[in-house]
Amino acid sequence: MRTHQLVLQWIENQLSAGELTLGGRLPAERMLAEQLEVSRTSVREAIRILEAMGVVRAGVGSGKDAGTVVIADPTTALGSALRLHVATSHLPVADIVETRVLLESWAAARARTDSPALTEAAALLEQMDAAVDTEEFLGMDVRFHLALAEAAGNAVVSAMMGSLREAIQSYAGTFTANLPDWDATAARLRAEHREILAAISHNDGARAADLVAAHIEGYYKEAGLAD
Amino acid sequence: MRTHQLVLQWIENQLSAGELTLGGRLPAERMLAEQLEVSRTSVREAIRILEAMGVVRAGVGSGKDAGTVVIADPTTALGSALRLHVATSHLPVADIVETRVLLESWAAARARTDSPALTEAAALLEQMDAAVDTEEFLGMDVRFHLALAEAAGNAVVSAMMGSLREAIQSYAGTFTANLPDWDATAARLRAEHREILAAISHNDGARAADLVAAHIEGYYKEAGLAD
DNA sequence: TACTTGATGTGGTTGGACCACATCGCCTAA
DNA sequence: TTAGGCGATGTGGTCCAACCACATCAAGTA
Repeated sequence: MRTHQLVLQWIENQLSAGELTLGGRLPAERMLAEQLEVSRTSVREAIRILEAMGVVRAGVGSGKDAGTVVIADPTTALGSALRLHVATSHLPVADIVETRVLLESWAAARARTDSPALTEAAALLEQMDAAVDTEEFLGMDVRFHLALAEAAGNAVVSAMMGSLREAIQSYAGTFTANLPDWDATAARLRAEHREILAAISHNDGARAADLVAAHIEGYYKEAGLAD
Repeated sequence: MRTHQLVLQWIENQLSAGELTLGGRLPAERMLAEQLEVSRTSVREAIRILEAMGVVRAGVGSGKDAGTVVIADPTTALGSALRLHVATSHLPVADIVETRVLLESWAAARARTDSPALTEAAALLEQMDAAVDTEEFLGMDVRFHLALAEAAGNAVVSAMMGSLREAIQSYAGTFTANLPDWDATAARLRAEHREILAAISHNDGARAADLVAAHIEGYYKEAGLAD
């Protein structure tokens, strides 16, 4: 067992036991090192991993944002992992897209009408009508789809959805560049978003799922993603 | 930009550019530090993260297993991340199980009959008949379900499946302890496995998906998982 | 030829030092 | 008394130099 893993295990135990909770603070690196009788380097390596996993956030200085505090951001962890493995060509982009369709259509079929996330999605729809900048539109599109996923009420699916999106975000520019007519595409996307929301509102989960699948697959097909 | 992130970025670029490929070796830590004009500490922090992400494996000594080599193990990365967030109570176990049902039934519906993974699954079925030890049975059960997922031919889904399994592995003992009659349960699981494989062989994807969903949900329900 | 033994190179770990930063509280001057 | 400044304190961020354990390889030796 390497030293930093010992530190990792100690922290994970603290989390499991509820002695470290969301928003809580880890002991200062120097204190933790002394307490566990390891070097500060090893403590830092463990914290670096937890940071990459979206479990903690390290901040310098004093007071409010200082110290190493516990957060809960599973999305970045999964996103970074997926992105790195896409970089090694071990995870095909087509598989990412396929998985996204799978998760998102499931979420659409299962979305609860009374979910606050759904209200947020509807609000985003209005904002997207006013958006003129392509990048601004895409940013809201991301949030719209994430809100849709959240409406299903499954935290794991939401996190995975977000991470899939993040993993191929660097390709977004390439995709839009391949589109023959962005304005036309944007108009179509808006219309499809409305249809999806309408289907969910009418409790027609099956139709919502089909619409979402067609929505996503249609976009990537138009953008020329080889599959 | 923190120093270790610079190192991380450099390595990720090397991966994307194909200058570092699977099985390839990173420069030695001291060399890399000198080359990028950073301290060895920062290089090590970056490598620690990549290691946690399942992108590299570090080995001491000389020769074959020595040095830091590029691997491709997305499962452990996702698994660790999920496990940690389960520890913080931010990801409910019920959501993990639900996601597993979702992914695995999709995979069953989409499994290709000619997949080598399916052959492996069939072979595991035979071995499970001979297994007497509970732990041994469970180990093969994990591999059976992973083989099923691989038969669908989507690397992302396979990785996620494996990670979900890993994230709740520590609960496996609790689940089996809750079962009233392990032998009866094991017999049922074996029979259900056979049905699932049969459905796939007959190209009845829809039935296979239903069977898988009932198989998993039935097990956790019997084991008393609150949902 | 077979075996020992040292050289070499790898990651693993440690302690100490210094920096940048943000806050808190004392002290000074108005 | 009050307002401002300014140093003390504690945080993570970075770097350096040294040493360890380990695995291999090559030279030397019996």
